[in-house]
Amino acid sequence: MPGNLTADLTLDCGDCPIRHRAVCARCDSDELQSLDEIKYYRSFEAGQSIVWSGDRMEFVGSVVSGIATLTQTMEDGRTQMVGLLLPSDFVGRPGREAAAYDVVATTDLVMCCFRKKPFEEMMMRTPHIAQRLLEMTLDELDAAREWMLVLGRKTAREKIASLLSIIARRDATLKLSPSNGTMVFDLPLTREAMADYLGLTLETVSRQISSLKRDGVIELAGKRHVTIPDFDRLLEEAGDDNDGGMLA
Amino acid sequence: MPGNLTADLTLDCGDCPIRHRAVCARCDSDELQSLDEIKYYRSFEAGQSIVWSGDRMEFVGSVVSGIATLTQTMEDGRTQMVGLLLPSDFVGRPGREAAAYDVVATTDLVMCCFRKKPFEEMMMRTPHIAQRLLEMTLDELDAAREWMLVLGRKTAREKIASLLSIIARRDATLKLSPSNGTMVFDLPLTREAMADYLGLTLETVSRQISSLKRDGVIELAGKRHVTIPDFDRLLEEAGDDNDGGMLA
DNA sequence: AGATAACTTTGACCCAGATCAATCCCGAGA
DNA sequence: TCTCGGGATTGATCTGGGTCAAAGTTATCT
Repeated sequence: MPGNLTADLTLDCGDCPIRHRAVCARCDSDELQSLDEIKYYRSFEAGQSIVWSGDRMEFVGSVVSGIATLTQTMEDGRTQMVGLLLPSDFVGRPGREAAAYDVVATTDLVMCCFRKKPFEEMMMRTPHIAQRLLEMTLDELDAAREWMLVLGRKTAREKIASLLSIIARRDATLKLSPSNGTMVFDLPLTREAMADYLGLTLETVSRQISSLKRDGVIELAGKRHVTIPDFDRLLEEAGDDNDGGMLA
Repeated sequence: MPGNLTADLTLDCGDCPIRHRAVCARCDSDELQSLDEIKYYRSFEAGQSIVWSGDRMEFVGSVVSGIATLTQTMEDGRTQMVGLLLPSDFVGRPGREAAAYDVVATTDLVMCCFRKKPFEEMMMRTPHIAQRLLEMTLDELDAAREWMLVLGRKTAREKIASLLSIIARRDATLKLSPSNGTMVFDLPLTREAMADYLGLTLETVSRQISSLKRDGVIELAGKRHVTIPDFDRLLEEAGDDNDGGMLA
């Protein structure tokens, strides 16, 4: 099992191309084995819904590639994104019957799924997996609460900067970022999706991105390819001033 | 152990005046015993800080009486409340060293505390306690995400109605509500605290409360004593239209 | 009872972000 | 290459909620 910076949070899972952050590294090979037996892959196309809020959810699993979002919708159509799922993120609630949110693939997506029942049984038999899931859920709770501050108190410009810093930070964890300090990545979200995450309209998102670009905080090539010349500057714009360490 | 509607989520704990929702009812008396050995009570005055964000937190526990809040603050003083802790709510993170938020008693408060280390050890020995904590944390995560919708997409009036419905619902679970359908309770928060929870200013909170009162959605006796003549009406105003089932 | 201070309400005005409405851009397909 | 269509941008205008300011209300303390 090759070590890396998240080694203690992850588990190589058979021939799975990603390391599941869901499950802890102390798992021995028997547990690995039983994980392998209940797992399968599913692919989704960009825009495809994975589950609807209220649906029975028969699996849990990790995102292998692509991006998915968790959203809530009011009767009149107002929507709020409540989570962004990037590769290695865990999806689903052991112990819950129904999905609480709409889960949608925003890009082409591959998931590594575990059938829920057997996964739950394994969790019962393997106390430190429940403990690891508790830890992960606490992380998600922190991320959600951090996001409450963004939604409740930050300006549109700060909101955009916060979102960019999260994506940049997260992206940098996956692909190593160029060493001169600049960060480069592709925005995985449309302006509309960003607006739904930030509690804004897509027009405001567009205007603020233009403004950040004008001010040299970010550079844009095409609509999606972003360069951050100075990450600390971005954090300042986000009102975080050092950490900004949210993220699901 | 007297049964009540939350029996399967709670545990009578020695001479403790509340039932801890933290720990599951399947605990046998040995576990009860070990809980008793590591527990102690602490009182806090209204306005007193319980822990500051970043401080070492040496206990976990339940609120016995009174109200506490979790808040985050930006350098420039903007604050966002991210959690409201009512009697029987659990406080603290097994497995976490430092507090992530400021925890403040907004009324006089009594907590039943367990020293963190021994509690964590008991959690290790008792798998279904970790599972129960996971379940609770998932509930909190749902509540936080529900609140993201409130913060990101609801109008000021809807925000106030949402908060009132949460408090009313929660209060009704504790003291049984009068059977004619009206609900009566005392607001446990100042206008400013409500504003911090809702991402508003205290002036806007005051105006919207006056407006809801003018429209007969709520009745006020003094500044704090609230009567809800028609709870469904309140839920409509909150934009929830049936459920509104958030809450920490 | 009177006084002080903390909380609340209400008013007047302003502005960040929403809304409505054109374009504009760029990638996919013929 | 042209054309089509779904983002994305930009402009003009409007408005919900913020800001600043002045009373009004309790509650507590002496």
